[in-house]
Amino acid sequence: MNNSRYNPASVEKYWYEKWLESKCFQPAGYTGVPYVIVIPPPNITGYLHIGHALNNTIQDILIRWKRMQGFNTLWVPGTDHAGIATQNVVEKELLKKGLTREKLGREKFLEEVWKWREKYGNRIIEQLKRLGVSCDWERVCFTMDEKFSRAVQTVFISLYNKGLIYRGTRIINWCPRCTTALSDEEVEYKENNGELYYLKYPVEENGYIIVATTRPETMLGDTAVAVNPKDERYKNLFGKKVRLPFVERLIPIIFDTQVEMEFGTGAVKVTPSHDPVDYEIAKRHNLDFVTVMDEKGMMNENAGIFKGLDRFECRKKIIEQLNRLGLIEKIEPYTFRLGHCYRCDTIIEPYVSQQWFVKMKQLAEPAIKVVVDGQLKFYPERWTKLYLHWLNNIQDWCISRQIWWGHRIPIWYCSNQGCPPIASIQKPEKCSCCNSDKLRQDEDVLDTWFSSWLWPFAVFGWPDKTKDLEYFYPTSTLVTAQEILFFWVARMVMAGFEFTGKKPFESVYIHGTVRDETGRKMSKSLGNAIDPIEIIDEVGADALRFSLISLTAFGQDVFLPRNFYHKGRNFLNKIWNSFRYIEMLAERNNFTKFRMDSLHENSKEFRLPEKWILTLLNIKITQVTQCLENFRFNEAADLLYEFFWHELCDWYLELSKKYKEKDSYLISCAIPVLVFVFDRTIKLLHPFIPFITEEVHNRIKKYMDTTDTFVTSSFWPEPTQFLQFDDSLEQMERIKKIVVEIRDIKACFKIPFTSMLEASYNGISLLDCDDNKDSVEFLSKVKFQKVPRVQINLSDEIVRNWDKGWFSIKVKGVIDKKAEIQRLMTDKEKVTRVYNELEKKLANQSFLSRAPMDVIQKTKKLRDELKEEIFKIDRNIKLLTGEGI
RNA sequence: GGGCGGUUGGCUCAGGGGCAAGAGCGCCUCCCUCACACGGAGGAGGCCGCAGGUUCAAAUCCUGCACCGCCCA
Repeated sequence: MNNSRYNPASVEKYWYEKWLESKCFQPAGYTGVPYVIVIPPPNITGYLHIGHALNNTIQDILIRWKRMQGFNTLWVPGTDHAGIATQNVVEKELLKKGLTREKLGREKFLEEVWKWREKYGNRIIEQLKRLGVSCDWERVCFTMDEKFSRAVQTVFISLYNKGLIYRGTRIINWCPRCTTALSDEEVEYKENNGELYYLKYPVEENGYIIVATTRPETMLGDTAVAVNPKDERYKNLFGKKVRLPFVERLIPIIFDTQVEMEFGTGAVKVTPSHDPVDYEIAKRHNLDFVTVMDEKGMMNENAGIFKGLDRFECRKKIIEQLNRLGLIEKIEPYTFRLGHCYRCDTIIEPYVSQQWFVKMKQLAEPAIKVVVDGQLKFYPERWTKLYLHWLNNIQDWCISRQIWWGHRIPIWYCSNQGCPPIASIQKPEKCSCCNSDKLRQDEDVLDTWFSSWLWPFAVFGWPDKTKDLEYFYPTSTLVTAQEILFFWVARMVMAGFEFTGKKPFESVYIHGTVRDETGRKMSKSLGNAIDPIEIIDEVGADALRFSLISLTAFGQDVFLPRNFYHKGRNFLNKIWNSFRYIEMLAERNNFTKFRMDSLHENSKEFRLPEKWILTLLNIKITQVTQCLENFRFNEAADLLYEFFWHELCDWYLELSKKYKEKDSYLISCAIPVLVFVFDRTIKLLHPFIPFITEEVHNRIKKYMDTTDTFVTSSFWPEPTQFLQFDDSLEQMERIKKIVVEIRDIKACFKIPFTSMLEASYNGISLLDCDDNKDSVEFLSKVKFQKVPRVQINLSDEIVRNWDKGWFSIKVKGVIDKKAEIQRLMTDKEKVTRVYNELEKKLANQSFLSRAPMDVIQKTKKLRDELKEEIFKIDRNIKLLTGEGI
């Protein structure tokens, strides 16, 4: 069996079960400093999509990182009952059986919904587990749980008693398909290529007035024609009336400053019951309200001969009829924005009805203040502006929904019309006013967001004063997408202050939206969605997580190419195989284990590579930690990727291959350092790729003196002072540089990298140190001999000036001198260009007087290096042209 | 109409005053070297959207413009 490929499936399954068994994801009582996240609860109807994957991976990175840092961490999971969406799904299911909710009745229908939720409501939770997220599953919460319902009702009653909730007749956004009211936030506006119809309305006595409209079918509900009082064109029509076609109603021509003179003809029809602007005009002018549609968007009895038609069907018919009557002036193509239901995409109908509202102004105040004062921060910061703008212009919130699935409004009406409504969680025994026991509950349920906004404290048992609430609330960080900033985030802040007196979280990280490679939002209906579960099946959750994080910059939208997950997959394979190598190396050398104190002791003997990789590790630990503190996840991931692959594996691990078996330095120093650096890096990687790091850590820990049982419950690395050797960085870079140069020469002469070549040198100090020379020789596959310069034979040797001396490689076969010279010339040209720029800069008096010292120093140093390089290239060319050294 | 984001190698994106401009994928050359071909070594490829300005110094800051995307009217 070939185990050179990492096989994630069994590993991921195994460790997730272990973690759960060991209760790794649960907080340790109520001591220590808590770090708490509440999940943005996904809909119970939902499937895990790539956006969830990103959102939850980020949360998991934070929580695992903080857990390793020693915080008492808690990540509360849960789901949202998603009133409209769930009701839609269940109704669709019922329809297959020929049933409707009306046929079933409210009670039976709700039973069906609960049955559905029992069956499918945990689907997304199970999918989240496959992502590897470390939620405390024993605290999983649902917005329709009995306890949660109590919180919702308590809140309603509290706001009602304070006068912050009221019932009123308003024009609201109505979805004729879902047959319910929606809040302003639940309407999505989209560009629509429609028509602008110019209709001729007969003016009483004589002539016409032409009005422009996008919705001719609503003319049946017109109760006025309005023009701007400043509009000279219509001055003479003051006090006149218009006879409305079809319904033959006489309606006044009114003057209102809100009418835009530039729109259409400057005259507009006023349909108070079907347009929010007209609604306002009508209230100012005391106009009649005529509703011409029913709750399903069908024309009603006020529509006369059009009764029973669908609103769009009616539009066609009306245009036909108007045409026949010669009442259409013209029809122009017209682009405008149309509201759509965010749940079912149906075009919204502005509709006058009685609804419940929350007065928001007062609630918004502390939510504004906390952000203005910098007590609650958004990352990236730019979202604060948007947040504040919305709160500063906040409108009352329509919270009643004419559906059945949800929290029923805890208001009771007495059969006796004169009695005031009673707010109560339980059904009151009798009316407090007339003592009647004939009480009936409000039919409506509450907006789903009216429960979600309580999420950060309701999950801890509020309104009860629980220990959880006291210890874990306020939470630490909220991680969410920009789409629900208003829906959810802003409202949670308001609810937090109103009901607990505290902000619900310290900071909000808003990540970007995942889009496909053409920039479209991913969605099932577009068919462009990438299914994360499919990717997990194929390459594992770690690969998905790592790829996703690496590709997602701080708060930036991400466009995913189809094969985006290869980056993570390949990286995991690299990790897996480097582990296999280390294990093999240890076994082959009968390596048992090392202790930290012996590492400390042996550090006096460390050679350059050990010093270098340890120093680099210290630097990376600091950098990665800093990135995480600033929510710079992709930078942290890329930093680790680069370090692990291109420093640790490409150089340090390669160097470990130079030792003979049982070499004493290998056993006392090189292997311990390799194991140490590998394991520390694995720890740093754990929040990003939890499964493979757990697997590999557990396999490698036998070579260390450790008490860790899991990485996930181990510690977050910190820089080790006694393993820091600052000089080693530059020295190692010099070794790498000469190695690359030799490899380059080999590649240019098409000499297989593995073939060992003879080489000589003089005057290169780093090669005078045996260990460094061994390293260079091993990595570039040449054998060096220190010789006096006389021995160079130009016909089969490539010579390079280097450092204060030179080296030469004996190549097999004939050297193509011309090509080699050409290469050097190109090189020289490039270097000279840069050199000249620097010279110019350094000749500039104002640069020297104004630039900071270190910049000048750096520039000078670089200039000198380039000068040296040019000099050497020149001499190398001369060597080839036979002009001697 | 207002606000926000984007425009950097063929593709997806990093970098947000001082880099000889980076990564992954793709491409070219060589290599199945006993950890890894989901790999190794080397390489080609970019006047950092356009025009001005600030600065000793601009991909990076400012102004204007163009195009793309999102949000709010």
